[in-house]
Amino acid sequence: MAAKQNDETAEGGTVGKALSVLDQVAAFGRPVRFSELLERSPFPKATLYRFVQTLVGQGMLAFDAERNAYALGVRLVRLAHTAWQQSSLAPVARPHVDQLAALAGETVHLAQLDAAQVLYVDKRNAAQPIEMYSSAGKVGPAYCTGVGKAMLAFLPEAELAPILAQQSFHVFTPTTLTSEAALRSELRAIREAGYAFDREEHEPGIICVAVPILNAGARPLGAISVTSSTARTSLAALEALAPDVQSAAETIARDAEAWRFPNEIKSNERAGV
Amino acid sequence: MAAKQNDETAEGGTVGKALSVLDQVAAFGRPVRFSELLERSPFPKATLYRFVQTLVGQGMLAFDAERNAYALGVRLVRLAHTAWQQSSLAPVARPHVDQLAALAGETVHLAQLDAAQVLYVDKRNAAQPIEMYSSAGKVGPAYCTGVGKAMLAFLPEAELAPILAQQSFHVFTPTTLTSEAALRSELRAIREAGYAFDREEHEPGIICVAVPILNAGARPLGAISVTSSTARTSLAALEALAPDVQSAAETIARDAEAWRFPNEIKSNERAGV
DNA sequence: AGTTGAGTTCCATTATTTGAAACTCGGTTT
DNA sequence: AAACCGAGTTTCAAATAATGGAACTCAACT
Repeated sequence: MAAKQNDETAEGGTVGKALSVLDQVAAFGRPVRFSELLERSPFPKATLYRFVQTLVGQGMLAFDAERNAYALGVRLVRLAHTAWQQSSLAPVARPHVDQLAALAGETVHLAQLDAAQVLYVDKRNAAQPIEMYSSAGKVGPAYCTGVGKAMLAFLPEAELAPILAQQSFHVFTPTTLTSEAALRSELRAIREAGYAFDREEHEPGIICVAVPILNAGARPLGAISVTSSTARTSLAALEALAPDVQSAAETIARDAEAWRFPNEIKSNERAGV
Repeated sequence: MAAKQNDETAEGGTVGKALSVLDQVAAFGRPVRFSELLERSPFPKATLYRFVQTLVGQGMLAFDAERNAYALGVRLVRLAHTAWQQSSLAPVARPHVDQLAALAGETVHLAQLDAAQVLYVDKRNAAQPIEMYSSAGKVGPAYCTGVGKAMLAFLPEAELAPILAQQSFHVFTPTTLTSEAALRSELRAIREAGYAFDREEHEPGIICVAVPILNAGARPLGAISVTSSTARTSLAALEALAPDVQSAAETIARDAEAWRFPNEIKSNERAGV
């Protein structure tokens, strides 16, 4: 129950600074030269240099000698494989995601909340062979996506408030919600209905129904959605799928609970309230 | 061309030590208690504690309060998404992997070398909807897999030697190569033929043909393979597919080269001034 | 030969990390 | 009820690692 709040999310520690370099490299999205990194870095040359050396030595960055540029290292891919398996719903949810995709004949997304953003952890496109890693790992805004709103709607106020404060409310389309107040009233409606829509709020022409995946304590673990386009279908037609999405979400939640205990703290269960 | 060799792969730096904790958590493959970590850790309690705190603060580890256990954090999934895109062949290779899978009607693997191991970065199963993340990120031994041997065969001696020294030569099946000498002679044959077989060397009943993906300088960037089982086909039948695998590998190599330059150091007129 | 700039190393200073020990806080034992 | 226990947390002086200004290397240009 430690009420411990480590605010210094990135300060003070050498480790944090080094990791921030990783983010920087990631931000470029391509192999990057030392000097390019240096320009945008708060660190002096020698310091940045040592960080980069360390990270390369650690396999977190890869140095391409031909181009002499740095890219994210494969150790990350390896770690992420484990991370994805152990701290995401995806492995548990897969069969249900498959089933829902087949049933709906539309794209299905599985997402979780990462800080104030939506992190897509799986995706299934009924039509064509998948394209997974390309979307697993992607992040999106929470305030204007179906899955994002579905999760926010079921978050306790104490956690919701700081997250809402971090939303950009950038206007992507005419229907994007542009204020915390508007979003809050939308969340109320979602809580009531049990499912959320994306009414072309993020991308024009793209609509979806999303349902939160709630654990036994009604805490949102993630969300699942069926996405389509206005060209192919309507919100009303998607709404008809809501019960299917909900039943998928419930099954996933059940499986997720079941999954937690087998390979778990086998020793005594503390009184745990 | 810095001849710099940072041998101290994990020593001395705080960053390295902290990252080693990440690996430890990953090794458990499940959420882990502080005390479990401590038992197997070379660090004293207070030190480990601070590492874990730092990593949680950084989003590299996630703390599950209910279970009070630590798991790998989602920041890794995010970073890995970028890593996969920017430092793996997978995005470039995808269409060709698809095509080869369809043509062969068998499972296709795309792998790269990560230190002395094989890292699978993509997989396509012609028959049924894929199961990708489950394999992207997986690692395997280099000395007894088709893709591994295909890559090793085209590595310059200077790089090959240290890698061979790190192979375990663990005996998985009766056909597993069990010595560096045996492997070296196999590699010679592969270099000559241009493709490698896996003759049930890693798993009984599993066979494959693999071809390295070579860049302009004949350096192996990765390898691609068609895998099947002895129940379904034979090595001879797989060998017949070798030309197709080779042409896929060549196309991928060509695309990879082309890909490198577009979104690259566009300001190479820096000298021009 | 001379200049430039990316990349690398040096090293005295400074700040962080270290870890033994003490403490906290539920729960358990006597 | 008091004492105990052990997982988890905090403290603080000593030890260690990080810092960054400046000097250096080396190749490509002028």
